Amino acid sequence: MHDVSQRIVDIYDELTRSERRMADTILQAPDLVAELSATSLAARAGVSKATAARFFRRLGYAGARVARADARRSIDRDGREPEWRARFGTPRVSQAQHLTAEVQNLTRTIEQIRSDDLDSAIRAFALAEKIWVVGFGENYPLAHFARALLIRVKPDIRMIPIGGFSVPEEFASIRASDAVLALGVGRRTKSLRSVMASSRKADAHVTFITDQIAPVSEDAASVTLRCRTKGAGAFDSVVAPVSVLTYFCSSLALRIGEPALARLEYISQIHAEWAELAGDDF
Amino acid sequence: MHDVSQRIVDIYDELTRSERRMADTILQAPDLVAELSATSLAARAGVSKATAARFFRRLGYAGARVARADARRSIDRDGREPEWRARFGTPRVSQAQHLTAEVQNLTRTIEQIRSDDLDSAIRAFALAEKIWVVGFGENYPLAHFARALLIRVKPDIRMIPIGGFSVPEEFASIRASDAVLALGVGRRTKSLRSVMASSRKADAHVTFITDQIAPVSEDAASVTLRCRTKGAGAFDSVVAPVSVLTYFCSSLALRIGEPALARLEYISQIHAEWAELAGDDF
DNA sequence: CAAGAACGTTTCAAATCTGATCCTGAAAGT
DNA sequence: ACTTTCAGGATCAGATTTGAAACGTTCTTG
Repeated sequence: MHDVSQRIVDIYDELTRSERRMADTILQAPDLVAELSATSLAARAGVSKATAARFFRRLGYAGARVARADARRSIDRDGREPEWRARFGTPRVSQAQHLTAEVQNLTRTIEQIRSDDLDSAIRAFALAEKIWVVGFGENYPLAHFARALLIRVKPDIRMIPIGGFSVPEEFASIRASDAVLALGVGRRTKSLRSVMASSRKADAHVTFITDQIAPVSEDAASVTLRCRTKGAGAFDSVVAPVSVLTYFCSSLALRIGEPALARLEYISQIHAEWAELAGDDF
Repeated sequence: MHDVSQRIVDIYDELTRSERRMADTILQAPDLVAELSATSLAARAGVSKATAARFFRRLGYAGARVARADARRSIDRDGREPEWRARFGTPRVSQAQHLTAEVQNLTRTIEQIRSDDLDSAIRAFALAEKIWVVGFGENYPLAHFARALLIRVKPDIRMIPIGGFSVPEEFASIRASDAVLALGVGRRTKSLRSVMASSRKADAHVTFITDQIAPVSEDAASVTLRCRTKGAGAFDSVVAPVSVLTYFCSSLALRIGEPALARLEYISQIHAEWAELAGDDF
């Protein structure tokens, strides 16, 4: 069966308020389930231990002990369970099912984002001298997308990694006046962690976009935006991350105001001029 | 004060389960608040009328009537569409507005896609020898994303354009047994049209993903999938295209079946092996 | 205007949720 | 062996939630 975080996400909609408090604190740091007692988890979530006990039974475990044992096992084989394996059992996903899942992802994600988190991130990005967009592996397309939006609003957006250049050399020029957009949806790599750590060490602002399952290393990021990515089909969905990025960049543009507007118009004008020429692939 | 959706988002965490059911159904179609009665909204959400009444009072309205009146006013105000220039006047697009817009995009898009269109595209892609993913300019991130999904399912996925290579030379090897995924959301370039034309001339299957505004060049593509991309903020939304791509690739994976599964597991295995080494940026 | 329908509101009892308290058992210390 | 301690489980009473039904109100229709 699934691991603890997965079980929580599965039945999240059905949880009561106190149970949701439990669920949230656990999703923030799933590893704690293995370390802490159910009692202290309850304290952490601000609910009674009775609720905690019930909660674990609600997740389908025989009791809190069993849950903890399972959590430990999940951590041991940290190599993640291939969930898509199970999804191949189902014959087909209907368009309706897909739509429902996506809407849920969006709704849950955006509802749960704290606007003051977003505000502080936007402030940092608006003032930043340079912006670094970081996305390894499967996050690379997301990074590309984010950069495409940001470059319309601010002039100096750099991508990591980029075209075979060595990361540390590129990254050496990061300053405290910079802001970093770190993308860690799905498989998170050591390089991402390294870049984020270096960024913090350089006192740069770090906004981290990730999924609900990711453990939160307290001060790894200045702001963490969690997205729900449960897909109905064979793959997880990045719709929520994409949407959050869009909203973020859009808000950033509005926040910056006139300079961003001027920039957008300038770009539009260049497009118009070039359109008269033969090649227009840009 | 805020509009209905905004109020819901504001207190979402505090809602009880039934109230959340109400909240979810409303957030998925906020316009209905103005049209439908509180009673039918309750029915739609699967809760009692009493709950619906309480819910609106919970949102800060004097009663359901008042809420409905407010919803009507919100829609009237929303009627005139702000151009992206005008959007800079507004203080900020609320999370609720953004969410509403995104959900609308998704719903409209996916509902409207004909499943036999999709099926024929999937069939072509399943049988294709090589697959070409084409995305110029702002569609490049989308192309990257599509390729990332497809490469998990089939072995020979090629991207156009790629890293400074000349397009015609690369594209010369297209065959009738190939399939092309053409991405034309937003600004469409001449190069895209050229590539699509060449593809058709080579008798390859062409699936074209674009937005609603695109002109319908009848036989430019074998299958055309239209996405709604109207954004609430400064930028258009690619959530719908991303979602369609995800659904398409997911269905493709399920359609291919065992070989795709084997491939996915092989990839997962390689990931696991490499994870033990230092650098894991792939 | 009267009758009726649809709707929203209120009431109330049942269902559910939740925390305080108590109980059991295991582990560690004496 | 006895005590202590701590975690989990069970119980129960109080609080909250919830739907059914009764009750007004508004609107339509004849």
